[in-house]
Amino acid sequence: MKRRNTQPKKEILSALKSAHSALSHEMIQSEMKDQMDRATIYRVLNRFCEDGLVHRIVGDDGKQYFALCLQCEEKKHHHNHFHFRCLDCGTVECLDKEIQISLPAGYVPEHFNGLITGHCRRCS
Amino acid sequence: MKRRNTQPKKEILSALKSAHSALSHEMIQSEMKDQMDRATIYRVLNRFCEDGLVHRIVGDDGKQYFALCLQCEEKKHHHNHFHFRCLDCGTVECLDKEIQISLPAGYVPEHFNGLITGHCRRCS
DNA sequence: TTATTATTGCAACAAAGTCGCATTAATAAA
DNA sequence: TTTATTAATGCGACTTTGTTGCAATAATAA
Repeated sequence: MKRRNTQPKKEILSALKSAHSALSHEMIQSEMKDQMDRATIYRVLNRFCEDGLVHRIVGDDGKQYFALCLQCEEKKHHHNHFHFRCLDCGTVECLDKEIQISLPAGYVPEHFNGLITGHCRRCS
Repeated sequence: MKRRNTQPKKEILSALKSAHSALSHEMIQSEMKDQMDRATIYRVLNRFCEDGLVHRIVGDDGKQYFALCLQCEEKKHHHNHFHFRCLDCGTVECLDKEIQISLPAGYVPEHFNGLITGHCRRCS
Protein backbone atom coordinates (compact mmCIF):
# COMPACT_ATOMS: atom_id res chain seq x y z
CA MET A 1 0.00 0.00 0.00
CA LYS A 2 1.39 3.28 -1.12
CA ARG A 3 2.00 6.00 1.44
CA ARG A 4 0.19 9.31 1.28
CA ASN A 5 1.52 12.68 2.16
CA THR A 6 -0.87 13.87 4.81
CA GLN A 7 -0.89 16.87 7.07
CA PRO A 8 -0.11 14.97 10.31
CA LYS A 9 2.69 13.14 8.59
CA LYS A 10 4.26 16.37 7.37
CA GLU A 11 4.02 18.09 10.72
CA ILE A 12 5.43 15.18 12.68
CA LEU A 13 8.31 14.78 10.29
CA SER A 14 9.18 18.43 10.52
CA ALA A 15 9.04 18.28 14.32
CA LEU A 16 11.48 15.38 14.25
CA LYS A 17 13.72 17.26 11.87
CA SER A 18 13.91 20.45 13.87
CA ALA A 19 14.39 18.66 17.18
CA HIS A 20 17.93 17.41 17.12
CA SER A 21 17.05 14.69 19.56
CA ALA A 22 14.61 11.85 19.94
CA LEU A 23 11.02 12.72 20.73
CA SER A 24 8.35 10.89 22.64
CA HIS A 25 4.78 10.85 21.49
CA GLU A 26 4.02 13.33 24.25
CA MET A 27 6.70 15.79 23.15
CA ILE A 28 5.44 15.63 19.61
CA GLN A 29 1.87 16.19 20.58
CA SER A 30 2.69 19.26 22.61
CA GLU A 31 4.54 20.77 19.67
CA MET A 32 1.64 20.38 17.29
CA LYS A 33 -0.37 23.53 16.87
CA ASP A 34 -3.51 21.85 15.64
CA GLN A 35 -4.02 19.08 18.14
CA MET A 36 -4.00 15.77 16.39
CA ASP A 37 -5.15 12.48 17.74
CA ARG A 38 -2.81 10.38 19.89
CA ALA A 39 -3.51 7.29 17.84
CA THR A 40 -2.65 9.13 14.66
CA ILE A 41 0.72 10.19 16.02
CA TYR A 42 1.52 6.63 17.01
CA ARG A 43 0.45 5.31 13.65
CA VAL A 44 2.49 7.85 11.75
CA LEU A 45 5.54 7.09 13.88
CA ASN A 46 5.13 3.36 13.48
CA ARG A 47 4.90 3.81 9.75
CA PHE A 48 8.07 5.89 9.79
CA CYS A 49 9.79 3.05 11.60
CA GLU A 50 8.59 0.48 9.11
CA ASP A 51 9.86 2.65 6.29
CA GLY A 52 13.25 3.01 7.95
CA LEU A 53 12.92 6.75 8.21
CA VAL A 54 13.05 6.81 11.95
CA HIS A 55 14.33 4.56 14.66
CA ARG A 56 12.63 3.69 17.89
CA ILE A 57 14.34 3.96 21.23
CA VAL A 58 12.80 2.57 24.38
CA GLY A 59 13.86 4.58 27.38
CA ASP A 60 14.47 3.10 30.79
CA ASP A 61 11.33 4.98 31.69
CA GLY A 62 9.54 2.44 29.51
CA LYS A 63 8.53 5.05 26.97
CA GLN A 64 9.19 5.07 23.27
CA TYR A 65 11.23 7.80 21.67
CA PHE A 66 11.67 8.38 17.97
CA ALA A 67 14.61 9.83 16.15
CA LEU A 68 15.40 10.43 12.50
CA CYS A 69 17.83 7.98 10.98
CA LEU A 70 20.49 10.48 10.05
CA GLN A 71 23.52 8.33 9.46
CA CYS A 72 21.51 5.55 7.92
CA GLU A 73 21.89 4.86 4.26
CA GLU A 74 19.09 3.55 2.18
CA LYS A 75 19.59 -0.11 2.87
CA LYS A 76 22.11 -0.35 5.64
CA HIS A 77 20.95 0.89 8.98
CA HIS A 78 23.28 1.66 11.81
CA HIS A 79 21.45 1.48 15.05
CA ASN A 80 24.14 0.03 17.21
CA HIS A 81 24.77 3.23 19.05
CA PHE A 82 23.89 4.34 22.53
CA HIS A 83 21.35 6.89 23.52
CA PHE A 84 21.51 9.27 26.38
CA ARG A 85 18.47 10.36 28.30
CA CYS A 86 18.80 13.34 30.60
CA LEU A 87 17.01 12.92 33.89
CA ASP A 88 16.62 16.68 34.24
CA CYS A 89 15.44 18.01 30.90
CA GLY A 90 14.22 14.72 29.41
CA THR A 91 16.18 15.10 26.20
CA VAL A 92 17.08 11.88 24.46
CA GLU A 93 20.13 12.08 22.20
CA CYS A 94 22.03 9.70 20.01
CA LEU A 95 25.65 9.12 20.92
CA ASP A 96 27.71 8.78 17.82
CA LYS A 97 29.96 5.91 18.66
CA GLU A 98 28.96 2.53 17.29
CA ILE A 99 29.16 -0.45 19.60
CA GLN A 100 30.22 -3.94 18.77
CA ILE A 101 29.05 -6.63 21.16
CA SER A 102 29.95 -10.26 20.81
CA LEU A 103 27.23 -12.62 21.91
CA PRO A 104 27.71 -16.13 23.30
CA ALA A 105 27.56 -18.89 20.71
CA GLY A 106 24.10 -19.70 19.40
CA TYR A 107 22.60 -16.31 20.10
CA VAL A 108 21.16 -14.47 17.13
CA PRO A 109 20.79 -10.72 17.62
CA GLU A 110 17.97 -8.82 16.05
CA HIS A 111 17.79 -5.50 17.82
CA PHE A 112 20.02 -3.37 19.92
CA ASN A 113 18.91 -0.89 22.53
CA GLY A 114 21.59 0.84 24.54
CA LEU A 115 20.64 3.62 26.86
CA ILE A 116 22.45 5.64 29.45
CA THR A 117 20.63 8.01 31.74
CA GLY A 118 22.19 10.83 33.67
CA HIS A 119 22.67 14.54 33.35
CA CYS A 120 23.46 16.09 30.01
CA ARG A 121 25.93 18.84 29.37
CA ARG A 122 23.36 21.59 29.67
CA CYS A 123 21.95 20.29 32.94
CA SER A 124 25.03 19.08 34.80
CA MET B 1 12.22 1.61 58.57
CA LYS B 2 13.33 -1.93 59.13
CA ARG B 3 12.40 -4.59 56.62
CA ARG B 4 10.26 -7.54 57.59
CA ASN B 5 10.50 -11.06 56.39
CA THR B 6 7.09 -11.68 54.94
CA GLN B 7 5.64 -14.55 52.98
CA PRO B 8 5.42 -12.70 49.64
CA LYS B 9 8.95 -11.47 50.06
CA LYS B 10 10.26 -14.98 50.65
CA GLU B 11 8.39 -16.49 47.74
CA ILE B 12 9.42 -13.80 45.28
CA LEU B 13 13.03 -14.01 46.34
CA SER B 14 13.06 -17.75 45.91
CA ALA B 15 11.48 -17.43 42.48
CA LEU B 16 14.22 -15.02 41.47
CA LYS B 17 16.82 -17.38 42.85
CA SER B 18 15.62 -20.46 41.05
CA ALA B 19 15.07 -18.66 37.77
CA HIS B 20 18.52 -18.08 36.39
CA SER B 21 17.24 -15.15 34.40
CA ALA B 22 15.41 -11.90 34.91
CA LEU B 23 11.71 -12.05 35.63
CA SER B 24 8.88 -9.70 34.85
CA HIS B 25 6.12 -9.04 37.29
CA GLU B 26 3.91 -11.24 35.17
CA MET B 27 6.29 -14.18 35.21
CA ILE B 28 6.59 -13.94 38.95
CA GLN B 29 2.88 -13.80 39.47
CA SER B 30 2.28 -16.88 37.39
CA GLU B 31 4.84 -18.83 39.41
CA MET B 32 3.25 -18.03 42.74
CA LYS B 33 1.04 -20.79 44.03
CA ASP B 34 -1.03 -18.60 46.34
CA GLN B 35 -1.95 -15.69 44.09
CA MET B 36 -0.66 -12.51 45.58
CA ASP B 37 -1.61 -9.01 44.66
CA ARG B 38 0.03 -7.28 41.71
CA ALA B 39 0.77 -4.18 43.75
CA THR B 40 2.44 -6.30 46.40
CA ILE B 41 4.76 -7.88 43.88
CA TYR B 42 5.75 -4.50 42.53
CA ARG B 43 6.34 -3.15 46.01
CA VAL B 44 8.47 -6.09 47.03
CA LEU B 45 10.53 -5.81 43.85
CA ASN B 46 11.00 -2.08 44.26
CA ARG B 47 12.18 -2.63 47.80
CA PHE B 48 14.63 -5.26 46.56
CA CYS B 49 15.99 -2.70 44.13
CA GLU B 50 16.36 -0.07 46.83
CA ASP B 51 18.22 -2.54 48.96
CA GLY B 52 20.55 -3.43 46.12
CA LEU B 53 19.47 -7.04 46.15
CA VAL B 54 18.10 -6.97 42.67
CA HIS B 55 18.59 -4.88 39.59
CA ARG B 56 15.95 -3.60 37.28
CA ILE B 57 16.12 -4.04 33.53
CA VAL B 58 13.74 -2.27 31.20
CA GLY B 59 13.12 -4.33 28.11
CA ASP B 60 12.56 -2.87 24.69
CA ASP B 61 9.04 -4.11 25.18
CA GLY B 62 8.78 -1.37 27.78
CA LYS B 63 8.40 -3.83 30.62
CA GLN B 64 10.46 -4.10 33.75
CA TYR B 65 12.45 -7.23 34.49
CA PHE B 66 14.19 -8.03 37.73
CA ALA B 67 17.30 -10.08 38.30
CA LEU B 68 19.33 -10.94 41.36
CA CYS B 69 22.56 -9.04 41.72
CA LEU B 70 24.86 -12.03 41.59
CA GLN B 71 28.22 -10.50 40.85
CA CYS B 72 27.53 -7.48 42.99
CA GLU B 73 29.45 -7.00 46.16
CA GLU B 74 28.03 -5.29 49.17
CA LYS B 75 28.87 -1.75 48.17
CA LYS B 76 30.06 -1.88 44.64
CA HIS B 77 27.49 -2.76 42.08
CA HIS B 78 28.30 -3.81 38.58
CA HIS B 79 25.43 -3.19 36.29
CA ASN B 80 27.28 -2.19 33.19
CA HIS B 81 26.52 -5.36 31.38
CA PHE B 82 24.12 -6.14 28.58
CA HIS B 83 20.97 -8.14 28.78
CA PHE B 84 19.53 -10.39 26.18
CA ARG B 85 15.83 -10.83 25.65
CA CYS B 86 14.67 -13.72 23.53
CA LEU B 87 11.82 -12.85 21.20
CA ASP B 88 10.65 -16.45 21.18
CA CYS B 89 10.67 -17.67 24.76
CA GLY B 90 10.76 -14.28 26.47
CA THR B 91 13.73 -15.14 28.66
CA VAL B 92 15.83 -12.21 29.79
CA GLU B 93 19.42 -13.06 30.65
CA CYS B 94 22.45 -11.17 31.83
CA LEU B 95 25.44 -11.25 29.53
CA ASP B 96 28.59 -11.42 31.55
CA LYS B 97 30.80 -8.97 29.77
CA GLU B 98 31.10 -5.52 31.30
CA ILE B 99 30.92 -2.55 28.98
CA GLN B 100 32.87 0.66 29.19
CA ILE B 101 31.38 3.60 27.35
CA SER B 102 32.99 7.00 27.18
CA LEU B 103 30.56 9.86 27.14
CA PRO B 104 31.06 13.27 25.55
CA ALA B 105 32.48 15.92 27.86
CA GLY B 106 30.03 17.31 30.38
CA TYR B 107 27.79 14.29 30.49
CA VAL B 108 27.32 12.64 33.86
CA PRO B 109 26.09 9.05 33.70
CA GLU B 110 23.84 7.64 36.34
CA HIS B 111 22.36 4.47 34.92
CA PHE B 112 23.13 2.05 32.21
CA ASN B 113 20.63 -0.08 30.34
CA GLY B 114 21.92 -2.21 27.51
CA LEU B 115 19.62 -4.67 25.87
CA ILE B 116 19.82 -6.89 22.85
CA THR B 117 16.85 -8.79 21.55
CA GLY B 118 16.96 -11.75 19.27
CA HIS B 119 16.82 -15.51 19.50
CA CYS B 120 18.58 -17.31 22.30
CA ARG B 121 20.55 -20.50 22.03
CA ARG B 122 17.60 -22.70 22.86
CA CYS B 123 15.28 -21.02 20.36
CA SER B 124 17.54 -20.32 17.40
C1' DT C 1 -14.76 15.09 -11.81
C1' DT C 2 -15.27 10.72 -9.95
C1' DA C 3 -13.58 6.46 -7.83
C1' DT C 4 -10.42 4.17 -4.84
C1' DT C 5 -8.46 3.31 -0.58
C1' DA C 6 -4.83 5.03 2.81
C1' DT C 7 -5.29 7.72 6.68
C1' DT C 8 -7.63 10.13 10.24
C1' DG C 9 -10.39 10.84 14.49
C1' DC C 10 -13.02 8.95 17.92
C1' DA C 11 -14.03 5.72 21.32
C1' DA C 12 -13.03 1.70 23.57
C1' DC C 13 -9.74 -1.19 25.28
C1' DA C 14 -5.51 -3.63 27.37
C1' DA C 15 -1.44 -3.73 30.02
C1' DA C 16 1.94 -1.81 33.14
C1' DG C 17 2.67 0.40 37.08
C1' DT C 18 1.42 3.46 41.17
C1' DC C 19 -1.07 5.10 45.29
C1' DG C 20 -4.37 5.71 49.28
C1' DC C 21 -6.33 3.36 52.89
C1' DA C 22 -8.09 -0.02 55.98
C1' DT C 23 -6.54 -4.55 57.63
C1' DT C 24 -3.07 -7.95 58.75
C1' DA C 25 0.87 -9.78 60.68
C1' DA C 26 6.07 -9.42 61.71
C1' DT C 27 8.80 -7.81 65.19
C1' DA C 28 9.88 -5.44 69.53
C1' DA C 29 8.61 -4.41 74.17
C1' DA C 30 6.44 -5.46 78.49
C1' DT D 1 3.61 -15.23 76.73
C1' DT D 2 0.96 -11.32 75.80
C1' DT D 3 0.58 -6.76 74.08
C1' DA D 4 1.90 -2.80 71.34
C1' DT D 5 3.98 -0.90 67.24
C1' DT D 6 4.20 -0.20 62.54
C1' DA D 7 5.87 -2.41 58.05
C1' DA D 8 3.68 -4.77 54.64
C1' DT D 9 -0.40 -6.66 52.39
C1' DG D 10 -4.70 -6.63 49.64
C1' DC D 11 -8.13 -4.19 47.44
C1' DG D 12 -9.79 -0.72 44.54
C1' DA D 13 -9.20 3.19 41.93
C1' DC D 14 -6.39 5.54 39.02
C1' DT D 15 -2.76 7.17 35.43
C1' DT D 16 -0.10 6.54 31.48
C1' DT D 17 1.29 4.30 27.36
C1' DG D 18 0.14 2.18 23.41
C1' DT D 19 -3.15 -0.41 20.28
C1' DT D 20 -7.36 -1.50 17.60
C1' DG D 21 -12.09 -1.37 15.26
C1' DC D 22 -14.84 1.40 12.60
C1' DA D 23 -17.05 5.06 10.24
C1' DA D 24 -15.75 9.41 8.05
C1' DT D 25 -12.29 12.03 5.49
C1' DA D 26 -9.12 13.25 2.08
C1' DA D 27 -4.93 12.06 -0.89
C1' DT D 28 -4.09 10.10 -5.10
C1' DA D 29 -5.21 7.69 -9.44
C1' DA D 30 -8.44 7.11 -13.19
